[in-house]
Amino acid sequence: MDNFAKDFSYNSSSSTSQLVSSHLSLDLMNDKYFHAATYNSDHTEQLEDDDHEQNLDLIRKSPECNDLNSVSGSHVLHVKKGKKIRKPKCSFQTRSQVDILDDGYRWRKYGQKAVKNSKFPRSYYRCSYQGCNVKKQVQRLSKDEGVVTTTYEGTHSHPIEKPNDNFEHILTQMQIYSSC
DNA sequence: CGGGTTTGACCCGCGC
DNA sequence: GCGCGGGTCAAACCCG
Repeated sequence: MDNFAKDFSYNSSSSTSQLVSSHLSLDLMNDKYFHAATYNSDHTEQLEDDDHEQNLDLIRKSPECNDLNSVSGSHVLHVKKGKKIRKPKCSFQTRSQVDILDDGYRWRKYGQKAVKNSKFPRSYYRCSYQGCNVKKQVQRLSKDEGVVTTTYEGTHSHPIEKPNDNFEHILTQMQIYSSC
C-alpha cells in the first residue's frame, strides 16, 4: 500500500473537491497492479436541489464530460442561460486487465459508445442506488491497452455497499491531497 | 420476476 | 445546414 502512496500522483488545483469513488477491491490490488496515474477533480458548489435537477441535463451535455484524459484539474465552468455551473468530476487511471473496478458501489450500465481513434468502447454506468445519480465512464486507453481510465461524476448520497479497508486508505490519501 | 446488459436510435453541441 | 462525435434512452434480451 505504501507503494501505492508513492505511485499516486495528485494533479488537481481543486481545494474542495469531493471524492465519489471510495473503494476498489482487494482483488484489484492482488491481481492487477494499481497504477493510479492521474487524479482529476473538479468541484461544484453545492447546488440547491431544484437547481441541481435543472442543471443535470446541462451537465450531461457538457463537452468537458468527454475529456476522459484530462489531467488539468482546473475548475470547469459551464455557463448557460446566465447560470454558472460547475460539476464535480474525478478521473483516474488504473493498470488493470479488467475494465470494471469493484469500488464498492452497485452500478448499472446504461450505454456504450465507440470512441474515435480508439479501438476500445467507452462504457457508461449509473449508480443503481435509488435516488443516487452518480455516473461513471470507463474506457481503456488505445495507446496503452493495460490502462483503464475511470471518470466519476457526482457524489454518492448513500453509504458504500461493500466497504474495503485497503482502498479506504487510498481514499484517505486522496482526500488528504484534495482537502475534501 | 426483478435487476442488469446490450445495442440501435435519438438528441445535442460543435466545427466546417 | 450538414455531418460528426459524445452522451442518453429504452426496448429487447439475459440471468439468477
